[in-house]
Order: sequence, then C-alpha cells, then structure tokens
Amino acid sequence: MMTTFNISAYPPFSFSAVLRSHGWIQMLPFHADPEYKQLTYPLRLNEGRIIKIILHEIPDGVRVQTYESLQDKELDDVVKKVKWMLCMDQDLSAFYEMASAEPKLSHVIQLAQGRILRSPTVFEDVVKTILTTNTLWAATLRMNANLVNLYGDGLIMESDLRAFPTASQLACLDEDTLRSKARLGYRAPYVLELAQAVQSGDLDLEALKVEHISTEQLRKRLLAIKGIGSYAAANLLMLLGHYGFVPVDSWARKVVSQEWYGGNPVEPAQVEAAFQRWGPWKGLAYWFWDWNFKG
DNA sequence: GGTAGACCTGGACGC
DNA sequence: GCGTCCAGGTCTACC
Repeated sequence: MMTTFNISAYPPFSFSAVLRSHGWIQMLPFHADPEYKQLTYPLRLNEGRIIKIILHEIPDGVRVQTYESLQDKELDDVVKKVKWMLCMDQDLSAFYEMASAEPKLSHVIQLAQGRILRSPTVFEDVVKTILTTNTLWAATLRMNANLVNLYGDGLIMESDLRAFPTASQLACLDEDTLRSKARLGYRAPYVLELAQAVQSGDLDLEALKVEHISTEQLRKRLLAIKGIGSYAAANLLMLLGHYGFVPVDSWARKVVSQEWYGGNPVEPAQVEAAFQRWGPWKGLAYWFWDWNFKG
C-alpha cells in the first residue's frame, strides 16, 4: 500500500535549492533526478526497518511517498527525519535581512537558498565528512559508495538500493578491511574508532542535533573526534545548523584569494577574516557567496 | 603555540 | 605499462 503525505516548511523554502546546496546530493544513498525535483532515499526507521522514500517538490514544502504502510509512530519518525534532512524548520530570516544589503548574496532570498542538505543521522554526516578530507571529490564519492555498497543493508524488494551502514555494522569490521576493500586508506582507523565509540554508547552523536550548547562548545566536541580537524569541524557545524565558522579547505582559500587578494596565497585566518562581519552567519555567507572565480 | 613530515589514494604526466 | 609527481586535511612529534 502506498503512503503519501505533505510536509510544510518554514517559509521561504525551495526543495531543489536544498538538493543543490552542496555535493552531498551526489553521495549515496542519496539518489536525485537531474532536475533536482525528486529525491529517493533508503531510510532506516528507529526500529530498524528500512523503507524507500521518494520526496517530490511542492510549493513551500515536500511530498513524501513510500510503498510501505506506516504506523503512526513510524510516520512521525519519517516526518522528523525528512524535516531534519531538508532543514525544513529553520528560520533564516535574520540571515536574509543581512543578505538583502549585500549584492553578492541578494540571490539567496530570491532562490530561497540557505538550507544545506544533510543525512538523517549525524553519524552518517560525520563519516562522510571524514571521507572528504585530504582527497579529491571523486575519491570521496568512491569511498562512500564502497561503504554503502559493501556494508549497507539492501531493501527487501529492491536489493540494489542500499542504506548507509550503521555504526554497529561498521564497528564489527577491522581496519585492514576498511583499508583494502572500502579503500579508505589512512582514514580507516578514524571511521572504525568513530563507529565503535557510537556503537558502544561512549559517543552520542545524535544528541548533538538537539543539545543547546554554544557553537564553540560544539566545535570542541567535534574536534575531539579523530579525523576531524578545523575544516571538518566547521563543515559539521554547518550541518548541525551552526554557521559561526567557515569550513576552510583548499577551495575556500582559492576563491577568497581570487575575490580579495589578487590571486595571492591566503592563510585560513584570512578566509575567516573575510567573513568576520557576518558573525553567526559567516558559514552561510561563505557558502552561498557569488564568487568572481567559478573554477 | 607553531611547524615539519607522514599518512593514502588515484589521476596526470613523462618515458 | 611503469615510475614519479601531485593534490587533498589531519595527526603526531618535536622545538
């Protein structure tokens, strides 16, 4: 039996703008259509069952479709997870107010940009972020696809559609397997240690979604995870809805260099300084800036 | 606190 | 086809 329902977002909202917000959409188990009007995702519910959900763009919200029948509790679970993935409850009006006075950001209001696509679990986003470090994007996609295809559970009726592996599934692997099969290289012990800490209960990443702590405290907790440095922590802060830091990677240094330093090399501190005036919205201002340099 | 070097993969390039 | 170089963040040891 098919289940279909709509979810409204805090306005303004654009489904396709969230999907286009960054490269996450290219990472399994996200599957989007070329027009970014539809997203398919194998979603693991709290009680363990994996269902295929298909999200469609509707004005100011999203239509959710699944071929499974859902009990009330499961329906609530799906709504919560979809809202989290698409940041549907976020109020960005303060950012829009600042952006309206900046020609390089005026497009964000017009296009309802500002939300950043995220995975249903913080664990999945932390693993994916570790896979983005010190490597090329193509290798990130490959490592992530290896994890999903080798260790993720397939759907019963559609076995080639696989969920992202859980911490428990990754925790029982060994470092050599993650190196040689998943091709994670030196990141293998980081992912393994993370999965084991989450699986044992020593590290409760999902609590970071709701804990009311300062951005600085949250950053300290993220930096305590092996494999998470300043760039990765800032990237995760963005995914957790804290925008006070810029995720400074080689790309950030390149675009800031071209924008304000005549192409001369810049230090991470100069990238942060370039967005200082944006205060708690620094990360978003950097993310959606209309750069002179397009790469 | 700051810095140098190691870590690992895969693509580009030269031979 | 093979060898070498390079890009990409983080960690650790050392000063």
